[in-house]
Amino acid sequence: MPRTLSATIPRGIAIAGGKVVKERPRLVPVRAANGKGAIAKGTNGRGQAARVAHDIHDSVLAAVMAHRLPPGTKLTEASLCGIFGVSRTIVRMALHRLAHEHVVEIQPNRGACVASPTPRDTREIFAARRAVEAAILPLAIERCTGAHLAKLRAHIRAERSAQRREDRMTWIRLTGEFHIALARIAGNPILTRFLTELVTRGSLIVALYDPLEKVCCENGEHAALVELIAGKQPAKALRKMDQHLLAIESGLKLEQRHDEIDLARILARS
Amino acid sequence: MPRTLSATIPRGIAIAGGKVVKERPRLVPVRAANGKGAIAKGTNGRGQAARVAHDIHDSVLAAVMAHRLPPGTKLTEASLCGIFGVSRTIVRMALHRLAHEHVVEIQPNRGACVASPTPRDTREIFAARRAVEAAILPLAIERCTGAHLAKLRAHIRAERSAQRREDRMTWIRLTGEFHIALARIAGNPILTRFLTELVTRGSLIVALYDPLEKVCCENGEHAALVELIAGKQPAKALRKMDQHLLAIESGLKLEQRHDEIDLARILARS
DNA sequence: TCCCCGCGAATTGTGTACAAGAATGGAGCG
DNA sequence: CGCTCCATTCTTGTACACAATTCGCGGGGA
Repeated sequence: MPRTLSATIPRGIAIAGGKVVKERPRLVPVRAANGKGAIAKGTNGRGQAARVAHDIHDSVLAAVMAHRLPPGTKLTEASLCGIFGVSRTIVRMALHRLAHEHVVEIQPNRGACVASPTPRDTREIFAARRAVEAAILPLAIERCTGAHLAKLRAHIRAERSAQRREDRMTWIRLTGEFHIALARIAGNPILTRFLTELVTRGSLIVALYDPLEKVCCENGEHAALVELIAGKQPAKALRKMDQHLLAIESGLKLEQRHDEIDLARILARS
Repeated sequence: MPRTLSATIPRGIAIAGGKVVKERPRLVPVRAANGKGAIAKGTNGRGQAARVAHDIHDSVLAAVMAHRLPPGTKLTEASLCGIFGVSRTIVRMALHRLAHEHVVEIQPNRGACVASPTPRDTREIFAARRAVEAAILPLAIERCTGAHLAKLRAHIRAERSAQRREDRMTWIRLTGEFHIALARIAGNPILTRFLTELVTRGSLIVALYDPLEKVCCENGEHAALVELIAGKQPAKALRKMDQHLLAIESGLKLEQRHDEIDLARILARS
């Protein structure tokens, strides 16, 4: 029940001690944290940090989409500094960017948490998503080539494989990325960006309100959608997509949050 | 032909000397810039700056929407610091936020400029906008009350008034805000945010590619739309809206940019 | 005359110091 | 035993120092 940031975020980076922070008394100067004494090896020492900011952003995003970082998790600046070996300046940039995308919430003087969408947010997010997906689908059908179809089918095979392997994190990530792949085919980067935000927030919603995480993508709905796209049937595809999204939304238990359920159980038992 | 930031941004704030910067040798410490020696008068000295960051963001946004800041204008950190009396930290936050909304472009080591949408961007922005407006309109019709209608009609009167007064800046701002007002009525903050970004960028496009700035909103199209909304006719309203947006887009001269035209004339004359 | 190089100035990038606000824990009181 | 208040500590907010990069310009060479 990770309510605070643990070692789940970085992919290849291990936290120094093993546990987490708490060892270092204050905040170790960045220069002493990595191997060499200087910031980097080359003459540059710039752009480097900016790239790390990008890394932090992407790592947190990936962790959120794979449900490795549950909603409400506190993201302390200092811990991210330690993990990624940069100063708070860079961490704050990444955090602010995530806040702008509504993936984390920053409360003044209180720091950043992974966002916890409310039921109201949920309705709004799904309404917006139906609108954006509806705009994307005809464009995607129009522009979809054989190569695109092959990729989509491969994607669905990967989804099924992850599902069979019971690799939950991969599967959840792939189901989200399927929709983003469609947006890419449609070829409008703006709509793609909008949808990416909505899908990411949708992942947070599933983490909060769908304890069983069955979602509904498992029923081969993605596969059916791809066949309608292959057959160039926009009207049917649109209906299918709307139905698919409504199915996901109606499968949620908005009346009680996942984390509150767990808390209630623990308290009832003791 | 303001290619660099002048005193056009802040509404009530005057630049110290009269001209612009260039006088102060380096960058005056913020603490010494205002009346007292401290940052503010009260015990707080916090949240204050955060609010200023919000101000900077809004001021630049308003200036862009009213065509007081044309595309390509350089926004130097130091000049904004001087105007708003905060440190670069705060200015950078505002600038990054504007960059995230694609209102300014930040090039590494080169600073921030007001964005200059390309013809390709233009097509994408209008395509996305048609999609978002199409999603908003039925919702707006459904939720529109008498009070909403009154406000919309008052808005249109304000538009006409500005047009008659030839108050170009106000008129341009109002035509954009009409669409945002519709989005607010629809009641989905996410779609409102998406549309706000698209309308703002649309304003940049008009500044670049519509030298005469006739746009097409002047033909009473907004008024016709409001009457269709009042009559609860979603299908007709949707058709009208699509036609309205296509008219704006097709009225643009994408083949030649406003600023380049001027440059060409100057060169031809000399 | 034109191009290229290099130097100085201006501007942005990043780390860090210090200050202000929130969280935590414990003492004192009811 | 619980509640409140205060002090300590942790965390975030903001300004600023210094580094690095880019820009502008003048001088030298072809």
